[in-house]
Amino acid sequence: MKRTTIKDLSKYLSLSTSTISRALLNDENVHPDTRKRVLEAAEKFNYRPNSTALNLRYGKSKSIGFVVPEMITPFSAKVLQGVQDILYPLGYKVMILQSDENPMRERENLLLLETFNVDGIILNLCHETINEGLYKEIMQRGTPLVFFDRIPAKSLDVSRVIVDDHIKASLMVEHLVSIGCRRVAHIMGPATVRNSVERAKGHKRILTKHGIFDSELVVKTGGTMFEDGKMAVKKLFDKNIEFDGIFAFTDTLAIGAMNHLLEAGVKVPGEVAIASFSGTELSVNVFPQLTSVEQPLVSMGEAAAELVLEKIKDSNAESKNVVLNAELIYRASTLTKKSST
Amino acid sequence: MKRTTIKDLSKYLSLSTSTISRALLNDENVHPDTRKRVLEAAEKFNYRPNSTALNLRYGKSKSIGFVVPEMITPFSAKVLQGVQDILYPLGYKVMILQSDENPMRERENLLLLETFNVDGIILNLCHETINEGLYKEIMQRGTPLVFFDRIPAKSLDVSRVIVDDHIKASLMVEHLVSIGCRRVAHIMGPATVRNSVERAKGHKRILTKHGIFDSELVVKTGGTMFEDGKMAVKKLFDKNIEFDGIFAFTDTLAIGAMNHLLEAGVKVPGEVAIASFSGTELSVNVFPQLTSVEQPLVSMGEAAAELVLEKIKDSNAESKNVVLNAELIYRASTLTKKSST
DNA sequence: CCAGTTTTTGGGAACGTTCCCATTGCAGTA
DNA sequence: TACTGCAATGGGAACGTTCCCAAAAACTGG
Repeated sequence: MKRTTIKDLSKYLSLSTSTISRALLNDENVHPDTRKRVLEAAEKFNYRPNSTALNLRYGKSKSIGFVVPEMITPFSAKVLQGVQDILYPLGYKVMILQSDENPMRERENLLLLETFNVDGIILNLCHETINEGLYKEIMQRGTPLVFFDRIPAKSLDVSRVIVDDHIKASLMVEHLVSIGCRRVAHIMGPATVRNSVERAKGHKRILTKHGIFDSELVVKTGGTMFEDGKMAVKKLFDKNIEFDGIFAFTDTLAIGAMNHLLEAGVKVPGEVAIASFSGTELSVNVFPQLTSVEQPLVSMGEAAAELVLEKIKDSNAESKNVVLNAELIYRASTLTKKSST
Repeated sequence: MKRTTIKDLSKYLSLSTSTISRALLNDENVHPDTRKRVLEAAEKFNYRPNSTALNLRYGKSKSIGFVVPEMITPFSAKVLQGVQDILYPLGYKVMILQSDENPMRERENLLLLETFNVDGIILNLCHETINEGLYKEIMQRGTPLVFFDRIPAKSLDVSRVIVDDHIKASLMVEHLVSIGCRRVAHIMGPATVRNSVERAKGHKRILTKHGIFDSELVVKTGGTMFEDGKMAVKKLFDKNIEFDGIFAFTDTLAIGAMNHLLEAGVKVPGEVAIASFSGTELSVNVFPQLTSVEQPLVSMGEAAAELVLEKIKDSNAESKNVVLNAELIYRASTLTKKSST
């Protein structure tokens, strides 16, 4: 069941392929009657252009890669939605790869995308430094890279999309303090990404400001899955570290932590208030609902897509840093907390 | 920064493109020394074959489409993982499209994939009948379709991957009854997909067997998101329908329902036990953890990928129905329920 | 040393497009 | 009538491969 090609139409209509092509592309150097005949024949035989041939002709693959640490939580899915909203209407394919928070896997993914000839790559990295050399190489070979959420060091000349982690984290911790928390633990993300560090800084800064910072309150985690949140609380329990608030790197960590607290019979927010960064439906689909910094994830994807398109169009386009606004939304997990010490 | 092509190598080594190609493909009709020279040059100039050209040559796009109702919950993400595990190593690209539970959107997605020339499509449909004609057309035009989870009517000759919904649903409802539930509500999925109907049948059959079926216990929903689960419980409350157990179509519905119950101060599982179908991390990352039918989602994806590969290799390969086993896992949401009437 | 065989290499079409550069046909003008 | 100018069409290269077929080179053995 071979698909109809321009050649088929050319034979059928006794016209050259050039004319067919022109008619199909609405080139004006074609007699209206001819165009009509061509279009009718195309319709009749259900002609659709062969995108592979076009890609070869134009030297593009019309596809872009999307590399994320994981797709299990809705985070990447929401960003992806934004990316697709922009790219699909333009005829781009989007290829998704998961790195499982493993820099080696990320490396493989990037190389795979290169062999697939993608026109650009949108990337949420899983380790700030390990693959930096590779990013450079790939860009030198001509494939633009755009980062979102977790971005590489400033030294790398790439476009980035982020929210202001430090400020939003500060505001959130301030909120926890304002409702009466005096021992706000921080469940930190992987220390190998800038985000984690920024948010942790916010936490430290605010608590220090209030004279209530204690380094024991900062718990390091291996990843950002529910499990890691659970483990973090376990650690606090094991070390007998008191806490009446938790500020978590992500909603997944927060939820993992919260569930473990609830299982242990700890009241949330009565005994421990919880807040985190989010932007996904997770924050409202738990009980109690999570107070969080709502990142505009769809917009983040849209912005990243726009940036990569710019770079594809003009490989010398200058890199941009887009900082999106994120809103603090207060929900049940930080409500009805004792409002005085 | 043009990429090195075979022609470049051909010029550099004063060899014909044929010989270069042969050397690169490890064809044995090439002098070992020549091969060595070629490989070295290829290495030196970092030659990598142009996949677009290959695709054109071979008349394939080496890509397959993956169409799902949504990607917000981990369900599709897990299946996708299985799909990718099989397809990426073979050099296939996977293109993901979300239909938002909207048959029209699904239609557009399928047509888009066709224009992208995918070699095959793996599909989780969102309405059993509306697009059936389109499925047929697409297959007639030469693109194989493989369904998983939500499958079309038996009359359509396609490969399918599912679990035995009716049996597993029955077993789960039986479990709820066995722990003492007498009024087991069912939060049904969209009535337009076979799955929903099958699971609802299981629910009805078991309750009828025990003489405790009441059609009022069956709540219809518009979708399968958290919200829909919430709405379902609201409906039961509004209509003043008593219930001491819930069997939900999916974990998302169950969690939405559970959260609403908890917000209303209802004890889970003390006053209402909850169970559902799952297979994702959601079932263990809520409090209390959810008893559920754990579907082997990764395997489901792998199976679907294998099936589509079969069809790609041989367009006349006969269709297969793969039924995967799913395990019932009992967790806190159905524990410590009164064990006698 | 030559005919015959085998190994190694080269030429060029093909995949489906687009687009540059002719070529054709015809109307209008000198 | 002969020429110019323009509209409409056709020819064919190019994108980067593979692979069929032929040609050349390198071996055989008598």
